[in-house]
Amino acid sequence: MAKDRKIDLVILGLLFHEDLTGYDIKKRIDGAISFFWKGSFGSIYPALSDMEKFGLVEKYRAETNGRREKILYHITDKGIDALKEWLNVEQAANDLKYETLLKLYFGGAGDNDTALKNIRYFEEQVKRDLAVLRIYKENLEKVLDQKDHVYYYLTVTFGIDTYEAYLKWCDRAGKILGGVQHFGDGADIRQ
Amino acid sequence: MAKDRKIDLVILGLLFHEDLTGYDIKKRIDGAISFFWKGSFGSIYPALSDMEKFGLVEKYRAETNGRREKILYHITDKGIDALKEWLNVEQAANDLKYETLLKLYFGGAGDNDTALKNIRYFEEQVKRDLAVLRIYKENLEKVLDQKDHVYYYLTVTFGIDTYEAYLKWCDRAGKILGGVQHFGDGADIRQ
DNA sequence: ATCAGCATGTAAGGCGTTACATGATTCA
DNA sequence: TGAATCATGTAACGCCTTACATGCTGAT
Repeated sequence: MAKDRKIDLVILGLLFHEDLTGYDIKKRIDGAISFFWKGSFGSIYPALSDMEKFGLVEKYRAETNGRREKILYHITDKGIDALKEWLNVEQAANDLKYETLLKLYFGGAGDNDTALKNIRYFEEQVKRDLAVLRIYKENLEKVLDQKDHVYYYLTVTFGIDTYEAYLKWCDRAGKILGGVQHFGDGADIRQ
Repeated sequence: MAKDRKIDLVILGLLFHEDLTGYDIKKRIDGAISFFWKGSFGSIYPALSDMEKFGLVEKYRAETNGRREKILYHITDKGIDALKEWLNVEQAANDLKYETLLKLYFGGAGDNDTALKNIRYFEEQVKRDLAVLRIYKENLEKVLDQKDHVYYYLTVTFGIDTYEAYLKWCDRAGKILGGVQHFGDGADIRQ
């Protein structure tokens, strides 16, 4: 398996539960996973191909009842071992790139309204995403008796908790920047 | 300027305030910015070189009082325009890769203790980072009368607010997964 | 004397995205 | 009939990291 290609682990994790096509994998990634990891066809298909060569997955053609042929992938024992080995490594790269914060940090190069506008835009995005996450949460709460669903539930609540924190921050940030604009000088914004 | 190379904007943002060497830029990025953006020498030096060709920055040699020569970069008017143009684009790519959540999502492939251990490792990291952010915050509160410091302050409070949300989540997640004895001591989330 | 930090770069290579290319099926 | 979705890939290219290469300066 490629040394640092995390998409491999995403695929193995998904295949651990069921056999899937490359297209299916893309759809799964675009669901709840997309809040903390992304993947494109251009990375999925080559990864599947490489992993087959390494013996981590096996491919087979689905029964075609007159329909178009699909290529399904199945995780091998070696693939399961690789997945578990990864889970057992404590080290995890949480790599965050917030362009919104970058723009805010350098906000002094523009005017106050621009910074406010960028926060509002971020806030709208977060609200939309939060609504989706809440629907995921509601659906998962109905099926929490199944073991894996607890893990899914926890990732969704992570998203909800952090997004709610984002919204509170947006509110306060908006007031602080609004205040600066209103009162001109450095009003005391200490908490 | 390269189409999607965000390091260019980080550099322009930093140069907007003062002339810096490539080495200085790296140090700045490794400070408060590193919580939401990263950069290596291998990306900084080529970016400076390219931007000079495009006329966004100008380089000059610092006065050498017998010391080793430094190459300082200065932002041009064209560079300032590029920076402002970027600030005025609402669209911002917030690209998050949480390997911790990926491991948790696929936790069903391992055992419960592994998932708990991974959350605990994440928690320790967050606590360390949070301590650093709180120091930044305290220092910024002393100098909030300067315009730019409000922007720095807001990015730091963003980090603190979300990290505090992370810790609360870690606590609840630990309890749900059954690690009460390990997580019961309570995260430090004083406000 | 040696080690950490200052300082500037290059090279190799990996990872990933976007766009392209193709074609079947399903539904309005 | 046309659009959306299903389905599988390849190609070009860009961004970035890691490691390498080099050498000075200041402190202990």
